[in-house]
Amino acid sequence: MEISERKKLILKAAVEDYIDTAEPVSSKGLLGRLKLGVSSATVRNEMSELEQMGLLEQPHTSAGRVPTAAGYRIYVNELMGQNGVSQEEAQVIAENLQQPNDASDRLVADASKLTSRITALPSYAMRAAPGEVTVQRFELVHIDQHTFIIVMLLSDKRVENRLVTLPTPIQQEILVKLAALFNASFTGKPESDMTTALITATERAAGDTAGLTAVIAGFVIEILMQTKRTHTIVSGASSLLDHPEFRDVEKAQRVLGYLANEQELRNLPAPDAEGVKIIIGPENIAEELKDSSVVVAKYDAGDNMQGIIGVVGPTRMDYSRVAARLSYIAGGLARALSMGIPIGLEEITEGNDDDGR
Amino acid sequence: MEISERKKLILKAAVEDYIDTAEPVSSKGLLGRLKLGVSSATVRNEMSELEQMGLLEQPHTSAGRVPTAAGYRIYVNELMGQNGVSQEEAQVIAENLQQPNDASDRLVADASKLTSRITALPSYAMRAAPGEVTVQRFELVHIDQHTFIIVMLLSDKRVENRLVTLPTPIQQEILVKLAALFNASFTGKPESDMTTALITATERAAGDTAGLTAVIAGFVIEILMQTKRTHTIVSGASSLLDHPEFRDVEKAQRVLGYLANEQELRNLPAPDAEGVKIIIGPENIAEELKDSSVVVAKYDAGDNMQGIIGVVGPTRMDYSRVAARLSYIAGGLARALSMGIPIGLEEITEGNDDDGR
DNA sequence: TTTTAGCACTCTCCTAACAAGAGTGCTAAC
DNA sequence: GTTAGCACTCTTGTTAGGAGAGTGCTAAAA
Repeated sequence: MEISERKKLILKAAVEDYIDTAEPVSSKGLLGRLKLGVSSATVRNEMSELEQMGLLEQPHTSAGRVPTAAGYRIYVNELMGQNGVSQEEAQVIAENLQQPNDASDRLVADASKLTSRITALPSYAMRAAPGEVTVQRFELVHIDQHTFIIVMLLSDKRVENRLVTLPTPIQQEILVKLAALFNASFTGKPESDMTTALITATERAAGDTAGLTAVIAGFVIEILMQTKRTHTIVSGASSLLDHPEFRDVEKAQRVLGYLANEQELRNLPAPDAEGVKIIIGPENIAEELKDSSVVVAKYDAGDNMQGIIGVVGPTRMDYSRVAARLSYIAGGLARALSMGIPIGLEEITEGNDDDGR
Repeated sequence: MEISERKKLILKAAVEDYIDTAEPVSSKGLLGRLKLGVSSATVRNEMSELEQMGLLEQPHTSAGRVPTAAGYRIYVNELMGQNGVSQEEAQVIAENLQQPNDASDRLVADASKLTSRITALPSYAMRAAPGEVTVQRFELVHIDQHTFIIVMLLSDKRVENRLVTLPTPIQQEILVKLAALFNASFTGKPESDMTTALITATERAAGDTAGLTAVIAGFVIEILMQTKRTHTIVSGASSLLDHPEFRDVEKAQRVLGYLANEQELRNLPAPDAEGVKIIIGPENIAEELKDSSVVVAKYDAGDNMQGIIGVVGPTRMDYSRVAARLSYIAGGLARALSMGIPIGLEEITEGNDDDGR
């Protein structure tokens, strides 16, 4: 069905008015926002037709009208303007994300917190399940007779470590030898390939009878397993209560309960490409989110460092604003993650790369 | 003022009834719980006196009575029984905390989650501000021409690392040299001692003109600064809404807002000794918690690894239950943190230590 | 054909009034 | 010191009525 230009204007105005006020919008109330030279009766007729088309609805007969999910969908797809990010906001985002040389997990957590703060909505972030993480490099750092550190550089550029204390004394030489052997036999192999056979073979090669090889291999496998566990972060959950649609505790509880469940969160849809995905109310598969909306962006920093960051909020949400901020933050996060450039490097790189900034 | 034995029994029964039902308790309702052979009128008289003593109060003239903060305090100090931890709960706690060789931050986070789940209350945990963290050991792991890893063993037994990528090529030999120099000049020194003078001295000793020393020193200082930032974790905030006293969104918002603020959380009192500290309603300094209670336990795993773990909930809270669980979890956490014993070590240590278990 | 003015109609929201119910406080008897 | 009995108080839920906001429809105007 075709929607006339005027209907579009009215729908747009209705959605935006509702976003601002959280109150059903009346035909008269829209007159101020619309600059059409028509009366409220005309607007009323148009709204009535928009209702028949399923884009607006009335909470009850004699109330104003409220956008339906379909109405929001058309607004999001066709009517909403591109919202930019203000100078000040860009500043805040830059300050929060451009702490270089922070551990990547912390950066993602910070980005999530920041998103929540800027959008005033609960935010979630998770690293994409890495295809298959392998070890790129091993190192064993000898500390003392009983203690050493396992350091592993993973294929997604994360560095993992464990401090190990053993009751039996360990010579530095055997650690050096073992590290070399591990680098030879385990690098590039996924956790599933680290079979007992491989471990005992390595053990034999090391001439190790005390089982040290097996112990370290155990650690390695465990660390790799842990990295598989896609870690999910939720920030600012309580900001949900600031929005009038969640004054109803039952409703808030449903959504907050959903957010507290990592398992569930992982089932949320992700944007296919670089863009931002918007899921409006009943479009959500999860029952708990049927009257909430989700806006989610993808970040991709190469080297397998990718993931999603999103917010959950009422269907009455300033989609344009939220989407713009989310996409901006996702971009900043990707940049922060991919640059390994440390503090004070400017002095060194001076004259090396000339894109300034 | 002296409280008669019977008054104590009645106060105890009243508190426990209120904890169970969340409803003001009536004189008649207590008859079932009390096995005294007296009538409701007698109980009524006693309750009236307990009210005059400020231990009970009436929401309004013709309602039952509710314990006051002072009433809870006496209950907590004198009347409440020692609550144990059930077999099954001990099992769950053990399973969740005895994943050895997990990174310590993750262990604390898991303990907080677990606490929230078991108490059905929001839980927070934080590492105590370490007196002054110093570096115990440096290592620089050469990866390729442009990349290396900084590994630092800190005085509180945490291991920190950073992956560094530089545009200028780096020889392995210079890294080895630098690591030795760093170990010589920086170990045991707090971040505040790492002055420019020290750094340039080291730089000169290394014969380093490219400023690599300064770059690494920059990282080291930043990592030490970050470790100072006592990290706070809050889990299960939304479970607050499950309790009837927080059906009032305003009230829930206040407490949740408080919990979301790391700064504030750090001002919460901590238990002096190993025990559990209970802060009841108005005893809280923070305005937002004036009608909530806090139960908090300390964990101490030696080597500067200590901190607190607590819950926040309604003043009507099963203090005995919560305190028992909290103290049990804190103990388990301390044990998990202090043992560096890895998986599968039993085979090696066999016959080495004989405390069985 | 489209727009507009006018007006009846509907529904919510607020308030007041009222009855029912729960629990106490007090008094007088045990 | 304890108890039965009863009046009193306060909450809670229900009902009724009036005000207000906004629509839907009709008939006239553009």
